Amino acid sequence: MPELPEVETIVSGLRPALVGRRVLAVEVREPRLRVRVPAELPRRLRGRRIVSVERHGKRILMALDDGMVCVVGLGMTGRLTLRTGSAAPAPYDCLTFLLDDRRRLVYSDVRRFGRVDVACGLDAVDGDGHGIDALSPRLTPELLHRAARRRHTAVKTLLMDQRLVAGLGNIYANEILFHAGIRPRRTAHRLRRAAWTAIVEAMRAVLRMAIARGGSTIADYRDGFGRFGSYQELHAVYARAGAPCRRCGTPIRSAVLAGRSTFWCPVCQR
DNA sequence: CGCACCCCCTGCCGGC
DNA sequence: TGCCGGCAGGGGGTGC
Repeated sequence: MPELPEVETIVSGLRPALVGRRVLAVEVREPRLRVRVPAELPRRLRGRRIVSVERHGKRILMALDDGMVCVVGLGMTGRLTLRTGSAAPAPYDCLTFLLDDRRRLVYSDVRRFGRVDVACGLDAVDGDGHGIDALSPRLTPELLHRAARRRHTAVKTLLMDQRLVAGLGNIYANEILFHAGIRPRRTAHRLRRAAWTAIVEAMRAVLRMAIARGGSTIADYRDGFGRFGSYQELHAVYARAGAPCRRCGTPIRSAVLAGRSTFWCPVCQR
């Protein structure tokens, strides 16, 4: 579910409420996520103060005052929300972080594809196989062009490879390629420099606009306070198969590529 | 190396 | 109305 814009919305919303707070306790009600919640996680976090809340790609990184980092990946249906008061746990609540201001940070996840982990510092998180964040200034057309030379794969598949670019999922890969005017199936290593420039420009524009709209709510997504996003109203191609292209009116086409639903305008994208 | 295909899991929607 | 197949924003594994 959540891609970079949704995770950014969650992180920027929660950051002011979390930084400086101490974790009094962690309750694990459901450890059976995609990767089982480590048994030692509660005692690793207990008593620690949260010193920063950052995002890398689709992952949420909460740094603690002893140098450890709590890493949260939301999978398809994960939510990280702040709750006030002493309401009973909801059906899909998996973990609850009790904070020193009596509020609770709750990780809930219907499908349990998410992941909550502890790592030894931000450096360890950075160097664990995830690539450059999609909104990093270090992500340049030159870098993508060079990386693509060795990759005999579709440009959309390349963009969704978290080892190269971190943060893009199926919605935004589709949307970015529409705005760049490039068909998803184009072979990555055959794209010219100008195409990569268009992709990087579209990436920044689409992600920034989506963040400004609080992300895309298709079904499950909510931000750190339970609010919807609205960027889905501006989707040009995602889930619009057969509908008229917003730019030229041609019906949007769809196909399955690398196992993911793929959408494009046959006229606007070449 | 790339990818088709399978899995993890639950909910929802459309078709019959 | 009710059941069933297909599909969903992610990610990881296998075998061809």
